[in-house]
Amino acid sequence: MGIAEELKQSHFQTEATKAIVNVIYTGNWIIQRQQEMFKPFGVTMQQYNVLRILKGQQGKPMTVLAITERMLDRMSNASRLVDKLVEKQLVERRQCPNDRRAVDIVLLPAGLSLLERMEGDLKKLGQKIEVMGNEHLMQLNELLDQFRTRIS
Amino acid sequence: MGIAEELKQSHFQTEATKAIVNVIYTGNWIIQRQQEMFKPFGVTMQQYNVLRILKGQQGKPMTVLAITERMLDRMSNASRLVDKLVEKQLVERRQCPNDRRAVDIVLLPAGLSLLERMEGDLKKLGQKIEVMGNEHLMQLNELLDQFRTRIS
DNA sequence: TTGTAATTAATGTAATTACATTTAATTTTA
DNA sequence: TAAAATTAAATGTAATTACATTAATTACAA
Repeated sequence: MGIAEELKQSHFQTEATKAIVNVIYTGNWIIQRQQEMFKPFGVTMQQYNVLRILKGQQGKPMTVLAITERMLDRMSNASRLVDKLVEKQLVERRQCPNDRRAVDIVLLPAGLSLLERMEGDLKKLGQKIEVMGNEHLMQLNELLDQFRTRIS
Repeated sequence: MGIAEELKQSHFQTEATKAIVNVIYTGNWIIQRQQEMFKPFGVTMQQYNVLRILKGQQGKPMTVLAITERMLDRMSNASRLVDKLVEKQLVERRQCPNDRRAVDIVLLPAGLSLLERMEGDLKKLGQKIEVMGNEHLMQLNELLDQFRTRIS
């Protein structure tokens, strides 16, 4: 279904405004699919993202600031996300040796194992989109990058 | 800047996962630009959207449910958004004549005039993207529609 | 050195969101 | 018709987000 029918809107003034609305709507849309998927695992999407970022470091600790720079949504306070993950014993806070202002966060084995358990479901989601074909996906990525570049 | 550099990530497993991340990131990204733009006018993006939906009805009232169906983010409780807009005297609640459960919402002249004052800034945002070219924008819209269709 | 600025993370808070429940009215159906 | 089911909107609440501020440490400049 096209974005116009989805929003029961007859038309858009320009293709550009349609694109803006479409990007926002599709973003919200996929976020909600992901949230649903994450729910049974007891983590929110933001919390999952912090875990995934930490996994990307292959066991090396990261400061809260470094995590923030890699987050999809930078407004959502890495410090408090880490709180939640510490509560769930998925990560650990450590004193950063070379800078006492900073705090190192490390992924615990429980966190890694949770990520692995989630991987299956996430792969399924990815596979559904792969049907679009690699060429189309590359085009989409290219156009989204352009979209941001034009505005900033 | 491509999505990988933006997130300081060296690579993505597949083009599909990259696309998922890119859609979410670009959605958040444009939302933040819009929020900034809306701030001087004293309304949030969600509140603005309700106003815009009402304007689309050309003066005709709409029930809260009808508004919800057209919202970009359906989770954000049209009832409370309307509360805020009533407080700001931009819209009015009315008893719906044919169904006393429903509540009609009408755009007040103050609401319409606010929309008109915002239009200039929004047009500027649209124009920046128009530089991409209509063909590319149509492609982007087409690909985003496909993206949603594949998953649902 | 010493005072000032900048950086890092945490915290306070008001507003918003997510989700469940409630209330009132309408529709269905037995 | 009367009872049950459904629908529309509002409300309660816990969690999250947005935004500002604070506290501690480090960097820098006079």
